[in-house]
Amino acid sequence: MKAPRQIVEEIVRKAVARGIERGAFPAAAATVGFGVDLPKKAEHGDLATNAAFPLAKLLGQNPMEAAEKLRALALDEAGMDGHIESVTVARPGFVNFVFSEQFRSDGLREIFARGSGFGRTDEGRGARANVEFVSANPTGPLHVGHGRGAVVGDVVASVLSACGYTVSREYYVNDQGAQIRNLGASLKERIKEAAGEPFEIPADGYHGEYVRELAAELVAQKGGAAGAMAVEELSGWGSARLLEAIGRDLESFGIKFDVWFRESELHSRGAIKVLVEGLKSRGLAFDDPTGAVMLGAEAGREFGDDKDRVLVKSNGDATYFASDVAYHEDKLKRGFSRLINVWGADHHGYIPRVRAGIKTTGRDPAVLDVILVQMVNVLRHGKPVAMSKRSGSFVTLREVLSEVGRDAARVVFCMRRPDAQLDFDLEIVKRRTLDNPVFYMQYGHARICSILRKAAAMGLTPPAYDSGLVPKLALPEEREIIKRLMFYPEALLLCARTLEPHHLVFYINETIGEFHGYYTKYKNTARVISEDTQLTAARLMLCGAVRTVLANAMGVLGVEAPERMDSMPGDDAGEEARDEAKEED
RNA sequence: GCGCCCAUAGCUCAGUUGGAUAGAGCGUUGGACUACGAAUCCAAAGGCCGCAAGUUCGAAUCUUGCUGGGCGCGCCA
Repeated sequence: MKAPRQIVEEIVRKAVARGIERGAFPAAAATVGFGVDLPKKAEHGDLATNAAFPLAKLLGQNPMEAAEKLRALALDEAGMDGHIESVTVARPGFVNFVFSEQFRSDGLREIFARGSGFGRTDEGRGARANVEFVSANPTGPLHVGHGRGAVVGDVVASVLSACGYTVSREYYVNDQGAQIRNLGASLKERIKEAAGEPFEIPADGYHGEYVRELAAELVAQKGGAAGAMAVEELSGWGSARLLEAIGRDLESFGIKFDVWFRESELHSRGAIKVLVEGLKSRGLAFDDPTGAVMLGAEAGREFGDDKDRVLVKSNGDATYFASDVAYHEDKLKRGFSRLINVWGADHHGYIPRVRAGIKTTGRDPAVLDVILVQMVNVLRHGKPVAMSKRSGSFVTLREVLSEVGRDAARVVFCMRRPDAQLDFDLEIVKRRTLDNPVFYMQYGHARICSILRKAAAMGLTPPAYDSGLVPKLALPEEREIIKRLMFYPEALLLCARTLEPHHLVFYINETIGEFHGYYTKYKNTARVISEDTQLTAARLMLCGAVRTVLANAMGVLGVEAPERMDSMPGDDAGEEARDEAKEED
């Protein structure tokens, strides 16, 4: 079945074409742009088009006249389609469409027929998309900011997958370079400390407590031999340990990468050398008097970057920029036609450079989309939680996960536009309000499951599609809910097109909200399970459909859709005391 | 100084390609459980969509300027 909006779009387009044929509209009407929108008010129908406004302009008539012509033509087309019940005109010139029972029937049939596959589309036509996210340096544990990027990347990947892309989740590991050396040097000092020797963490080193713990672990393992290890060796050992920890954190967050791509691989393969030499031979890069190799400013000019950029430092090390260009080239060589990177918003100035870099390798920079994720403010009772009381102290992802749980954290991290700052109040997220939509949606799903359980216990047949039952779903709320379910695929497509997962969270909340309202309104007058077996079967069918869509959508978010919720969070008295204690620092 | 992002209800935020009387949650006030889950629902109050021009049948949405916030402009990542 076609998407609801598509149904109306096609009817309008055909109506316009027919109108041209019959001389009602000028030929230019064929190319007129129009919208199909969800009206805000129920009396304006299910979907509306503004097509009469541009048509009126072409005709030199007022919009109401053009709308009337369009209505008559659209009515004929709608009659052939069968999914539209009525077409009306409303001032100042909107043409409003109301869906038919057949629309609802076909929709429900599709939900039951496709089950967990309902909502998937083939917009991507199997195109290969690479979603690179997190990619934090293995020099420390993940913090909340990484957590947000992790969820946004993971959900975008799931959304694209549901929209027909072949998706690969990738983590780029900067396992080489100055930062890794700094880690090794810091570790070296902590080992001295553990041995009771004088020590000094380098100024640009890592001061966090975790380095001390790593040192202790190494000393416990190797004893005195730890002190003899070279910085390079310590760098390798430490970053490997930290990368394992990062992997564990992500896994407990429900995130699994297909590829862990190591920067060192690019070096050992000689890819960076080849890249730099190639750029030099084509005159795009040049040797600087100081011994560095620069990418000429011309390369970046069309992207808004007008400075020479360093590829190889005068000490001979390649910059991250050089390896990033080689890395993106590598991704494209592996056959991806879309590259999606999730970055912290503070890296936005880097985008023109990377686009320029892609261009210099002879590829189309338009294949790259960057999702900029803004920072997360961690709060408790509205007050900021200290993020850097002393150097190296921050709220780790692991801490947040253990406090609020995986599902809540996932929803909070992707419930806002990625480029908007996010306040993450640990207390609010433990509450059960719409500020914490995970409980709202999970409760809704569990509630529906509870109804279905009760029906099953009474020996009723489980929800199933039956076209003969559709007319029984005659309440306005029931029709509205079915219509809304039919918009689920479009909600996914919107997320895919904008690379913004938050639309899905809103879709879920609005859908379950509508069900909650329906449930409560009729709980004493028109319950799902009643004496009327036909009506009961029809309403169970509706519940089953809502449940399927909710479960599918929550699956894309990576959030559990529980069949029951037995425990009541937030009621535990010990919690208050612990919060008070934490506030002291 | 140059560039990017942001500004919508008391608070946190939605608002699709420009559409009809700008929405939701929280908070406030007042209501709804003898029945399938009240972790829910209903209602009220609450708005110069930062300011000012422009574009047009129509602007929260597009253009320009201004104000106020965040970020970037390293041989850092």
